[in-house]
Amino acid sequence: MAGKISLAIAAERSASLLDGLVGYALRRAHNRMMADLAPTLAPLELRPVLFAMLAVIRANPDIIQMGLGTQLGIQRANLVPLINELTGRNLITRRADPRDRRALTLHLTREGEALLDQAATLIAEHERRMLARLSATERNRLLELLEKIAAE
Amino acid sequence: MAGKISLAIAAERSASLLDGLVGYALRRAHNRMMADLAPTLAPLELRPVLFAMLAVIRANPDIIQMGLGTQLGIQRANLVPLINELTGRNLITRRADPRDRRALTLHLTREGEALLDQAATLIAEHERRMLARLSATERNRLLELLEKIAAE
DNA sequence: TATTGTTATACTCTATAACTATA
DNA sequence: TATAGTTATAGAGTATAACAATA
Repeated sequence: MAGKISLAIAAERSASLLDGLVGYALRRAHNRMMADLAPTLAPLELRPVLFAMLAVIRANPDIIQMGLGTQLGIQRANLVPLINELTGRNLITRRADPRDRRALTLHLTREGEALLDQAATLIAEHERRMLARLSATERNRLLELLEKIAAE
Repeated sequence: MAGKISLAIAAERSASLLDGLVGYALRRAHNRMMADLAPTLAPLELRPVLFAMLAVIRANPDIIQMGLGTQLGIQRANLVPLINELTGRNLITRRADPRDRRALTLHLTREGEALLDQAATLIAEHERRMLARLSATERNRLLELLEKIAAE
């Protein structure tokens, strides 16, 4: 039997304490998605975090840096070089907030809009690839279950 | 209505391109689990990766470093200091592999066994906490769906 | 007093290249 | 030639503290 032969040849992997853990399954699924996402966005010279920033900025006109950081779980100190990267590439602009002179509002440029649209297309294909084994129903079910975990 | 008031007060968060993405939901769920896992293991002075290593070593007697690295997705170069950490704390031992003198087999010490058992108890509680919103059926369903993504 | 953006800094994780000893 | 373990090193990502300007 082929099964027996490959079992003997393959590095045997016994069940461990990790096998029943949702946290471990989550880590492996997340790793596999991320391993495909980075190369997916590479042609646009975008990293996943930059895509996420562009998506949130477009969806939230006049959002300030603190708000962006809060939504994405990025601390304001770590956000600064990322914002600089996007402004340096003319993908977003910063404007003084007229109602709070400490704050800067963020906006996509036309180039930012165009790049985000391209990225969205690539990511849609990426999700189709990675979730090919799941039906549309399973995909929605998975989203619901993950939201239950992620919810505060 | 309370809903309307809190909607006005809360930082408004509009739906973005991220909202329908399984990859993004995966990231948030993973982050939330990890944020709880590290403090869970801290009393034992164990990080998640060290727990995973102990679990795999116990489940796979005579496993060598390369095999451990492959199973956990850790490159052999990065595994070295982790192995040193566990041996330095007398949680595992290294033995020359009689069939391949390049390789070192890994084994739990009694202290390693005992610590792994304690960690397993803490992690079981951690999973119960984080998955409180899910029924047993949902939890199993989630595991299945995640495996479909993580599978090669 | 508290908050926004900023700088500096440190620590963890991860990735690559090169070495040694064995196979 | 290829592989197991090791060393050195560089790049991300993430965390904290402190400062100036403003609230």
